[in-house]
Amino acid sequence: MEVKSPPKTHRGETTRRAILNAAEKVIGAAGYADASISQITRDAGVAQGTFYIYFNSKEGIFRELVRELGRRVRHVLSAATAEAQNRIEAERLGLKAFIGFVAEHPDIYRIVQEALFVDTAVYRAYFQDFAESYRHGLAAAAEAGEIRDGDADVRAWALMGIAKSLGERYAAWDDSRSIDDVVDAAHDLIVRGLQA
Amino acid sequence: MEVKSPPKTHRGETTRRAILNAAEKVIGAAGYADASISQITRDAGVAQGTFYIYFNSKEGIFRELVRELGRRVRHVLSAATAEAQNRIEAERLGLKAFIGFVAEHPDIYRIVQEALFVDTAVYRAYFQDFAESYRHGLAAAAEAGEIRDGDADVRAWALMGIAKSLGERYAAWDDSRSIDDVVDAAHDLIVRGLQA
DNA sequence: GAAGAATATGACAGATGAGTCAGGTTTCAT
DNA sequence: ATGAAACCTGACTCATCTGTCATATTCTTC
Repeated sequence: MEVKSPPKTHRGETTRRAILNAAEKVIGAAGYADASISQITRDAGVAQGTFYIYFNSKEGIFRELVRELGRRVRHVLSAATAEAQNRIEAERLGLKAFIGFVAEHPDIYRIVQEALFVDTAVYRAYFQDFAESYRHGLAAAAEAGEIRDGDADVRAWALMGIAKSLGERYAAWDDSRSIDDVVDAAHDLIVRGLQA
Repeated sequence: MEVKSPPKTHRGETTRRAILNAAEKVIGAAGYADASISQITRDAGVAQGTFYIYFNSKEGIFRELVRELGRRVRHVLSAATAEAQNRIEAERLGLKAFIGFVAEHPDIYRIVQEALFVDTAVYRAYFQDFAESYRHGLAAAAEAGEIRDGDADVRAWALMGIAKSLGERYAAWDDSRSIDDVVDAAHDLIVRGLQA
């Protein structure tokens, strides 16, 4: 049974969700290694054995969690950049939305980072998905003359690196500086870096 | 005994080094969680008990390892940028040296990343050290008019983020692209981003 | 309301691996 | 050469925690 079949009833669906939410909370707080299935099931209000009705293993639920978090972050970013009039504006809105998201969910960034050690493939898929859509956006903007020509792939990874680093430093780690200030300073660098 | 006293004899020094080297190799390859003390001591050619003569715990040796790697990377970077005539050139040389280092020691970058989960304080200290000296360099360059004014702190973290991300993507993961190409593309972004 | 499917329980088997310790060997100063 | 300090050994203890399973409960359908 490589993958558990999904719950067949509403009750099952609810239980599965409760376990997944508890896992996010417990793993986010304690880290993957120190989080135990019994903590997760206790937090979810079910017995230990119930866990294995919905997930194959600790690794299995972790993978699921990372994929779900990816979906959530992508959703936030696409919502935030939807209204942008051009790439330069999209960069600002995206960066701000990303750092804001990390500030509100500092644990999520840790979970994704930890995926590098729990399941490298899932970790890579997470960032490759972002990179791919980022690359598309940059290539289209260069095509449209909004930014100057350049290597869209390297740019995408570089800009992702900026967002990750600033999110880690100014949101997850120490939020004493105003996010707007940080975004302004970084955006200045990015705009000049990309501008035609 | 918070910290083990250092070896008193040449023999002890040699054994301690052997264990530390083995730890780098084993933890780098298997990751912290899956690396066992017995693997490390086997690789070092000593008995399990010997490990605890020189280190207090698995966490203890890991901390030591991260600090040592930090020293090594700083050394490589300061050597690489020593000859730079200006900040812009230093950026290129530093970025190239960093990505080159990751390409040659892909495991090292993993070990440092994993420190976030094993000992957050050591992880932060590692990056704060870099950020601090980076910030100084940028502030001095702005002062000297080599680059335009801007927030040196945010810039330092942003540029570190670029280096980390590109090192991870183009050196640790997949080194099929020429490092020089990647550095060129990123440097273009950085130069324009910083230029007066 | 009865049968069968789905969901839930929690005690327990099994495996793992960090850290200890009592006793042996090597080094080195005198 | 000798004694004390330093170093080394590896079997063992002990705590931990994942994943299983026999049994019990709840839901759904007719």
